[in-house]
Amino acid sequence: MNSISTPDAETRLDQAPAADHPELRLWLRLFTCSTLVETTIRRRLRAEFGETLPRFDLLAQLAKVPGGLALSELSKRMMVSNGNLTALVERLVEAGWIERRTSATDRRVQVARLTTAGRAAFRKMAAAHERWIVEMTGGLAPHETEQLMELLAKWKASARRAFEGETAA
Amino acid sequence: MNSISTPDAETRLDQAPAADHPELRLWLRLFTCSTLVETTIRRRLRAEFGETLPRFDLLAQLAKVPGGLALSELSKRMMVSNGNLTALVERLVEAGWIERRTSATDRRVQVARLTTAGRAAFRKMAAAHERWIVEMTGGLAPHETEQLMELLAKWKASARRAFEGETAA
DNA sequence: CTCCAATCCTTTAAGCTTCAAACGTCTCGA
DNA sequence: TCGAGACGTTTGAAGCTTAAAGGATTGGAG
Repeated sequence: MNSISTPDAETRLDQAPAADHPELRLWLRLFTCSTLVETTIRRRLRAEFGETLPRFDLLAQLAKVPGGLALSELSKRMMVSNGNLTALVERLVEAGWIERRTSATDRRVQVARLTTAGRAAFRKMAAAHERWIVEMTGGLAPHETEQLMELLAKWKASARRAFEGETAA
Repeated sequence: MNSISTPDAETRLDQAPAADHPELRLWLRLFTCSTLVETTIRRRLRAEFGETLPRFDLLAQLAKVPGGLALSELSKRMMVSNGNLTALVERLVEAGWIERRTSATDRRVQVARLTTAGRAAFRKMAAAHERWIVEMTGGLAPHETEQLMELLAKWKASARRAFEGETAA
């Protein structure tokens, strides 16, 4: 099999002299959570549906917008680069799950939209996906979830400032 | 340039009917934070040091263990697959930043260790890296950081259960 | 001692990802 | 109206990532 085994990114710091900033430890912990959840979802998507996470993510975006989305809009929402989408969309078109058309009003724009088959396939995966997420968040009480939402909102704002300062420059 | 621009994964749900579980929203928010921080670090590492995040991560692991680490141990700590390491290590050896030797006691085992040059290079990057992290966590008060650490610890435990249930099966 | 399962690593194929450069299209002001 | 710049997408090169299969080595059960 040779997949990832018993990972623990925080081992890095937990065993370090602990001279590190609390912020660094916090980031490491967030990163561990994110990787753990993401890897699990990735594996289950593959095992149960033969799908990859990027493909699922793309379908999820389109599922919310019946009329479809321009590729650039899609790349913003998915937080991936434009160049990335070209091949991803290509493969999903081949699979028959989305269709791609040139916009009628702007010939630069490519609009991607779910097909009926794609919508059906997505619905099944989405239900499983939601169960998995709930399962992995099971250890948290509702008020803790609430608290986390707020704290992460602050962090997000702070991180976004740094992020955007980049693109602006 | 064509890089990621003004991303927002949560756009997905913020504009959705909000019929989704709170857990799903929480996961999306965590994922957004993680991506924002990670992408920023990745870009700055590239811009200021011509480095990639996986390479930095590998150096960081080795920097904590003077004697070096077996590749399998390294892959556990970095939470990546074994096959991944082979090429990564290869490139870092070429760069002269690490060295790889066969273990004296077990000829299956390859031990990777920082060179002097590697250690020096890493130190410079690590200092910058820590500054960046502190910058991006700047919006949080110390007691909020503390709170986040605890809540994320719970989540982590819960996610790890799901994750390990997988590998065990 | 002999074999066989477990362990460590590498290889391969397929796919994802980025950045940077190039191409076609559009918009707006001179 | 025509040209400059902005915009949307694609292409290309390099690297990362996984899962799966294969080779080498080890250590333990008979």
